Amino acid sequence: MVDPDRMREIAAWSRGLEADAFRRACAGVSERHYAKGATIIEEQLPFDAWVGVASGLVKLRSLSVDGKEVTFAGIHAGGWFGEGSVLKGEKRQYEVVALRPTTVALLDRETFMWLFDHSAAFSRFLVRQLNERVGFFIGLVENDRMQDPLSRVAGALASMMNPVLYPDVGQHLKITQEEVGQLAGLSRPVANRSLKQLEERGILRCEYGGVTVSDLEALTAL
DNA sequence: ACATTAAATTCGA
DNA sequence: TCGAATTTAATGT
Repeated sequence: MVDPDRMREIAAWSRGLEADAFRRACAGVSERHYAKGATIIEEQLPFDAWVGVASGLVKLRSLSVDGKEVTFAGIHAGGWFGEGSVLKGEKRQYEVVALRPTTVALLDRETFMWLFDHSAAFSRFLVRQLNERVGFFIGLVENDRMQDPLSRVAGALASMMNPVLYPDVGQHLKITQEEVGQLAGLSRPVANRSLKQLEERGILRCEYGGVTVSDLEALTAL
């Protein structure tokens, strides 16, 4: 249970809900806090909730075919994920780890399904998000072939700037170069070099504790 | 790995 | 509560 103002703050999708649906959504959400490095969800465990990042940053990682751990997504404040597992009622195919102190919001499966069945606004939002997800995974497969750090960094940043997945996202992203490295699977020095290259191309600006992206199109294209 | 700089925190008034 | 001093965090090389 979370109060309405807090709900609107942490879940952009709740703002357009019908009054009754919004009330139920608030009742079905709870928040939890995790320390840096904590595992929020273990792989293969059934975890019956849709997860939103209220503040902080998490990474999703799974085991690739050859047994290596691969981070395939970073989710920051405003992002909601795991709808696939909830819809299908299946086990998590990935592990979720906090990269910094993080507060997550959990929408229980029962409420999720009720909203899906009874709220047109919620369903529309979900379809939109799932469709965006498809695009994301297609991009992943293509990008994963490319091993160059520049593409990896660009991909990690672009996915976090996606305006559909992050309705409230602006041009600025609060993320350290260390965290960029962790998301892109690179050492911090390499992440630093890649970020500077992107800055030289005029795609973004590096700042203390974050980046400001001025050309999201170009970033996505990489 | 190290030097530099920015930010957050502490502390004395 | 203000600002200087100190400590911690992030960056650049």
